[in-house]
Amino acid sequence: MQENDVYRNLLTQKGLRITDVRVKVLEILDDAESPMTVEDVFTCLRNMMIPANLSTVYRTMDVLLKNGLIAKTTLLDCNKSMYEYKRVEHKHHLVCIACNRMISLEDCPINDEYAREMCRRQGFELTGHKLEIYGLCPKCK
Amino acid sequence: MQENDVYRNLLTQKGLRITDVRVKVLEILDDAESPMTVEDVFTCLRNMMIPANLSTVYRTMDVLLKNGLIAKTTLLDCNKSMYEYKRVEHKHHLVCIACNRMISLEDCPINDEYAREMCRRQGFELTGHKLEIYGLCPKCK
DNA sequence: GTGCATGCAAAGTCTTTGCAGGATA
DNA sequence: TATCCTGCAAAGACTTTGCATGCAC
Repeated sequence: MQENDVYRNLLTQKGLRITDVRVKVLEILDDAESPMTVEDVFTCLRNMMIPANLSTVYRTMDVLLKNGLIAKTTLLDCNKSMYEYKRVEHKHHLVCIACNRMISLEDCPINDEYAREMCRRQGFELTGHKLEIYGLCPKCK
Repeated sequence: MQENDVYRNLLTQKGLRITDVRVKVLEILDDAESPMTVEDVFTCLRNMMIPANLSTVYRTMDVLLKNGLIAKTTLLDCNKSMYEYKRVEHKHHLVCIACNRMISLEDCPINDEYAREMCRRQGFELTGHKLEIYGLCPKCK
């Protein structure tokens, strides 16, 4: 149960109660290679014998998101929200325009100076950024 | 009617029929300073005395999008689709995380080499990219 | 005149909410 | 025990679709 403790601690640190659903959702998203939809997580929970209600999953995502434990993304050709475990401040993806497969990118080519300059010009206070690179994945080429 | 001719020509070039709604939607999006929701465009049409049905506006967006005349975006904290006139191949935005105000950016800090390299590693064929910079706008600071 | 575009209404999908019962601290 | 979490069902928001009518070419 060593890994579970990580998620339990995260929840405790944020002043959130520890429940099976929350711990498992964090675990699922942490293990995922790319962002997941609420439906994906819901199905995953079922398979792990933790049959949570769909609305509970939505509420869980909301709580984890508001507490900064996960991140939210939306794809161009898909109106669903996607969530992923928050490892770093921001995250970038490679997205297949045909099948919507997403691959997370580790690198970040955006230097803060550029973002800061854009914000300065418009009087914005910089908080973050998101980059998506689109293409056709090997299967869809 | 000189400007309208631009939109009429665009439609004709794509083999699409010219209708009041299509021409006006292109004009509205072209005049807009930032991406608009379907609802925004719908209201705008009403004000211009071209009372189209909401579903017609959705269908119009779809046709214009599929023919590459407009571009689609989705914001992080808003599940609505946003559309804008397609002036260039890709588009970047400054987004206020509080009020969702969007400002289009002209510059592009992403060099194709970076995007191409990321694609090469994963076997993707590059088609484009999207960058959003998040912050707090002057009114929301 | 033919084929595509539109209006209208209905349905579909994703997400949110109210309330009562149950679990956590 | 008090508070927060969950399940269930209903509603809400955004979007899509079927069909008959109307318009562009």
